Amino acid sequence: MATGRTHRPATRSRGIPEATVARLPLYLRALTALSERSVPTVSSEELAAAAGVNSAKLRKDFSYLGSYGTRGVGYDVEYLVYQISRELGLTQDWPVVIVGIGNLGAALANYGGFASRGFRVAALIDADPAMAGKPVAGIPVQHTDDLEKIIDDNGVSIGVIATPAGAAQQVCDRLVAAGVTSILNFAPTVLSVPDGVDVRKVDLSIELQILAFHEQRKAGEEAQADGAGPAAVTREESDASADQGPDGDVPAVMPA
Amino acid sequence: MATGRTHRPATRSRGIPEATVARLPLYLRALTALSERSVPTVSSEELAAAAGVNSAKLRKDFSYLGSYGTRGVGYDVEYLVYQISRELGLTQDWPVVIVGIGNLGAALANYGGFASRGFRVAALIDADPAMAGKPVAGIPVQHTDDLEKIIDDNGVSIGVIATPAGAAQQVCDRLVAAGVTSILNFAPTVLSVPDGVDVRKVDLSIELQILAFHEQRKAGEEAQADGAGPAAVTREESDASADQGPDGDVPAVMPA
DNA sequence: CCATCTTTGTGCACGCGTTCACAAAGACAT
DNA sequence: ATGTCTTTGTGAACGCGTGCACAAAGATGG
Repeated sequence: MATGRTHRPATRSRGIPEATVARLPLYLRALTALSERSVPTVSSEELAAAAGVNSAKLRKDFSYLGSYGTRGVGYDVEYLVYQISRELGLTQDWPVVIVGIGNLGAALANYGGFASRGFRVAALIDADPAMAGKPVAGIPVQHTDDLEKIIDDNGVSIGVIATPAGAAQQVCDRLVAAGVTSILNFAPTVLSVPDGVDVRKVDLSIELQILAFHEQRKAGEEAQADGAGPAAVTREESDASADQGPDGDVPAVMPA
Repeated sequence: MATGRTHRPATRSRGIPEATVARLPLYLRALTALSERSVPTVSSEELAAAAGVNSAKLRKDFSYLGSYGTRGVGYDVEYLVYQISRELGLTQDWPVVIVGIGNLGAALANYGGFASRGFRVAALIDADPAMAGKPVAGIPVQHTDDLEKIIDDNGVSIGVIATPAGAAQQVCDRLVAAGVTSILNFAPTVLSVPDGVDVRKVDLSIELQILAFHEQRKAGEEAQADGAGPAAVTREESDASADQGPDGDVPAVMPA
């Protein structure tokens, strides 16, 4: 019953690498902040620092969008904000439905970052009849029975699943059947979807486990390399996997 | 995949590639489900399907941990659960603090997936004096003033930041100064940390923007291939497909 | 107009991650 | 024991992503 030989390049976004796409929102956020401070232009070096990436990487990322910079000067902030927004499709309205209004679903509904980026919570859906009609974040919760109609009436193409793991696949199937082609999944389950549907998942448990792994490793190295000369603790960008080569010395862990 | 993960040197942590570490929790979840159904052994093909990955990749991942399989038979489920748990450091207790008890922080505090994986919410911290003492998920919220003492008293090394963006860096600095070396950041900000500190970020806004990009692209291609297209350019996007993965857990996580 | 200085855009090399394909290893039947 | 069958473990090829290093482009000043 294996899935057929689904041949696909895995990653190929018609010119723009997936890794670049994933960073565009980061640049956009930094640029928006600059825009609010009325900064007219910014160099790749400055913007890269604000976004926490390498400047060469940033320039290469922008090169996929076109040549929007001016040599010797930098990038026009407003123009870049517009170009990235357009590229990401944020210049249009994206109605979104959230399915599963528990603690998490409610938190998502209350999230303010939606509207600011063109995302609009079109509806909240829950399987609990007792929730029906009850307003969450000013939006009345609707029952799962009406899922298909809600999707259709609002022209929703992006769905957020915040249900328990057991219900996720079923909800996913209904969303897809109703026309949703992009899903953000918060349930700790691997979703099975047909080709043409994008799924991104966010899983707290997994994130913590990854941190635990590194934490354990750090603890082990520290105990082993007790006495080695710690290197100077330099201020770096975010996410420092912070480890040296195998035979390299172990970096200092932290101040006591 | 949706984990906000800033690519880094990605140096192999003593043999195990970062990409493999990120998948171990996925395997563990699938294996736990099998274990609960009292399945004794599983082949790489079956397990890979359950985890939504390629079987060759799974075998290579396991090969980094050692040779735990039996040719012609497969892997012993219980043994593998133990080995992966140990490798991830889940056999020990990880006290965690959550800073910022708003909608999201509360949702995280209520998340049931903590204890089941060795993570224990040691304390909830918020800057609002009005929150102090108020119980959330059965745990009384404490004030930010006591952050350092809380970290120290509980031996906390993993911190979760669920504050507004503006407060995140400050909270982060205090956590790190107090001894925290792993941070899960839900605030939409680039955190600056010293070497030796791991930061993983989860950002709903970014995830949605990435989905919007693909959604827009799909819509565009569809419109173009609608009619006079010489070659019916079909999209080749989407993710792996697999099925099942009941965990009974409720999702958690989101941006702020 | 020319020289100099700044910053972009990118060719190139390198390393990680993925996947294929197959030999080796073990189970199982005869 | 021997042969067959299943499944692991991995060598090798390939592609993507990253970052260096530099030439080209444009601004700026004399």
